[in-house]
Amino acid sequence: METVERLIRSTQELLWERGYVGTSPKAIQRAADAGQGSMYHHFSGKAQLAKAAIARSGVELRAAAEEQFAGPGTATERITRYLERDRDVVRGCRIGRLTADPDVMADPELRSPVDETFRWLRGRLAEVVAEGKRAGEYPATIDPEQTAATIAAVLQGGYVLAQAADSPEPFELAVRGLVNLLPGDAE
Amino acid sequence: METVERLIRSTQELLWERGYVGTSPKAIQRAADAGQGSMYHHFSGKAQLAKAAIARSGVELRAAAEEQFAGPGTATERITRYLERDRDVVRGCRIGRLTADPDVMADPELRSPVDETFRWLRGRLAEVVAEGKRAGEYPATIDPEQTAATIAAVLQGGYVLAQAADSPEPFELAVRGLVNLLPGDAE
DNA sequence: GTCTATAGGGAGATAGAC
DNA sequence: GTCTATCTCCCTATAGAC
Repeated sequence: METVERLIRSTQELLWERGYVGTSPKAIQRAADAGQGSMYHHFSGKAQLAKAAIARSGVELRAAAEEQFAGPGTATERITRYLERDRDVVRGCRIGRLTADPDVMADPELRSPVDETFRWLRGRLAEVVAEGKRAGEYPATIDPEQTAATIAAVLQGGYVLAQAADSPEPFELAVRGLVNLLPGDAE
Repeated sequence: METVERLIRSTQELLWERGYVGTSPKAIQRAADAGQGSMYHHFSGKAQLAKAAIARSGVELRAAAEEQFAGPGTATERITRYLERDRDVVRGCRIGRLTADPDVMADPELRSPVDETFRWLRGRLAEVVAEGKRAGEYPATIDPEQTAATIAAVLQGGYVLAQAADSPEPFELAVRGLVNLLPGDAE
């Protein structure tokens, strides 16, 4: 793999594990097996490298989610598949954790891929919910944008609870609780 | 206010804003208007001070939540009051944000107050839901522990989405979406 | 209790050789 | 493209005076 690619992927991993403030250029170089000069040749510094890594993670998150949204089945079935997808729960969300990083939130260049990713996710979930309404699966009292935000929040909050407990259990409880509240639940 | 108290409160604030990794002893001293020697006289170091601050925040979070849980009304009414309570949404959750801090999660002394706080919250919410079941407000298909995890997750996830958007809107959408899904919704 | 001095180490980046 | 040397500043803590 080329150096640039190794640098970006290593930064994605470190950002996931330790966040922006907790990740040093030196640590990135070590993980990417690249020298100081090499890193600064390809990127202007930590911020630009982080921007590339965050953008990449955002693209990957969308692609992974779209796999479930675009599949067959009712709205609840597709949402449930998304929620119950295999996840490395105790590692948390690569994008969501950046929300706790003040240096990321303060820099528009770093924040916008985070913002965009969640905007897309909520929008896409709202479409699925709206399809469920049109199909008569959900009553008219269901608001797509509200419900979409609720679903995305259960995921992100489930990660938080799981990390606090150092166990996937709270995440799984939260997801099952939500699925159980959704109209048209299969069980 | 005494020095010890100022140190703890300043640490609580900084931990909330910048997390553990992003908070330096020097910043704490500045915020608390205390000298280097003063801080190290009262605390062995950053970790011990953080422990006191996190424990304090946990106690405060419980007390604030209990105000809504112990109030009058049906389960959904009390849960809704808790969810819709006035919050500094875009600042996020003081406890939840620590979940993204690897140095906090790695140290049992720092992690346990975080873990304990969320365990208490889920347990307390489960009690309220169970009361709702006994009162006939919720059907037998509702699982108290699952539903409690869902409610706590919507809050924590709502904070994440709000911080990403730099607006309380996603939080409010997520909360309204959840309330709308709960049985016995007043509206 | 609080102050100042000091210290080893890492963060983040620049410069110029190869 | 990559390497090594160098630089400034801050992190976290210790030591000992007052």
